[in-house]
Amino acid sequence: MSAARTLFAEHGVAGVTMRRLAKAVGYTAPVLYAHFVDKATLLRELCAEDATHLLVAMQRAAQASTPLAKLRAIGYAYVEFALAHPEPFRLMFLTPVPLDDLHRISAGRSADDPALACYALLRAAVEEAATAGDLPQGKAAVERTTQVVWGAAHGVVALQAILGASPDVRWSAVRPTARQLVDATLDGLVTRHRSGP
Amino acid sequence: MSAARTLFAEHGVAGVTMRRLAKAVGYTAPVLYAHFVDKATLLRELCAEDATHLLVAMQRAAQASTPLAKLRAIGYAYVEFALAHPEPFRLMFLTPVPLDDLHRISAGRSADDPALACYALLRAAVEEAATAGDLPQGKAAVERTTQVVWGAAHGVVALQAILGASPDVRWSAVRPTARQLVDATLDGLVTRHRSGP
DNA sequence: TGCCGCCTGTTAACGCTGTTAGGATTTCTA
DNA sequence: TAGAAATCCTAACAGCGTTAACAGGCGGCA
Repeated sequence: MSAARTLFAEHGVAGVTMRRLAKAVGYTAPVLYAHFVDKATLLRELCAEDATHLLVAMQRAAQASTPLAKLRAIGYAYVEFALAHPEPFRLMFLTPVPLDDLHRISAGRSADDPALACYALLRAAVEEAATAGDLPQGKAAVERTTQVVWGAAHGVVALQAILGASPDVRWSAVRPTARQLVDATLDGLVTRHRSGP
Repeated sequence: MSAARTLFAEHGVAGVTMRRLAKAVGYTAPVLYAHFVDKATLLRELCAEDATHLLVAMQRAAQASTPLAKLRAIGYAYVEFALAHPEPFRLMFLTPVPLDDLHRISAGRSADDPALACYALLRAAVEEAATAGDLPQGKAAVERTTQVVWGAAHGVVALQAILGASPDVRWSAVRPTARQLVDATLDGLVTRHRSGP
């Protein structure tokens, strides 16, 4: 699996075939199917590992003092993860999953799945900020605000991951741009809530 | 090409093979290669057409009165495009382009390429808001703010397009959530600029 | 010691993909 | 009407993910 990770990081997911991966570890392709039922499941196991990394980074970020600082730190952690591990990031958040697999995945997921834990952690931080009076309260509002914040952390790094290599756009430095989106969104959410209807 | 568009919209890009597409138009696969050098170029031509649609929507949005209203309307137009044409949206903004193709694409692009025009239109709107005193001025700042706004419009719809079918997240309604991200970001950018250092 | 069965890894194959070469058939032109 | 050109199809190639069938070395057991 570590070989798979390095190969994927180097050549991209599409550029790594089962035969190539097998040769890289000194075997032939069919032996891989004794360990992983699928190429898709292999990818998903890698995703789960990487999701754990993202989770610990977000947990560390969640130790900030104030609720808003927590949210900002979590958003920054998401950005850092995307920049530090671009290929896992693509796998997790940029690759469409076939519909048939989705329910199988969801069925085989336990409650402490790292990907779900990431979302739960972010939502908890939003909820904390809501009860502190910084963001709108209520179950639906918290859920929506969670997705807005997630989208804010996601937007710039996702664009860069897909189109960042295009020479037709004068790309700014990614990290400050992505952080600016997080900052501006949080600011906007808070001020709109405080001065809102 | 219209057959290709409907097929892609129905079965997704990966689910449409050249043979299937050929059969759908009453021919066999090799005939397609007389009209399109590649499957990738066929996709790119479709992308260009769809980019034109996005461009006219953004141009219509840019007729709003105030600079900030323009920006918000453009962001909304981007969101609407993503919701109304999910498969073209995936093709344009969610599918990684192999590095080798990028320079060939960039070389074959004229200055009035619709995709570039979309970016230019957004940047012009940002610049207008900057000269109006709503956003930071300067070439680099305008470029960065453009990408922040783009990321704000992109974030939520991109997440939804990739993970929206997952039953593990209690997804809120997409349109209001995406719009909220646009609104909050613009608000945050403006207030941070006005009360900034 | 000799044999049996399992485990491991291989080779060969299937059906699929994008893509290309070559031939047949039809249509246009002189 | 004869040749040229355009059009389309069949067949094939190389590669993909994946599976089936087979070879070889290892253990346990009489």
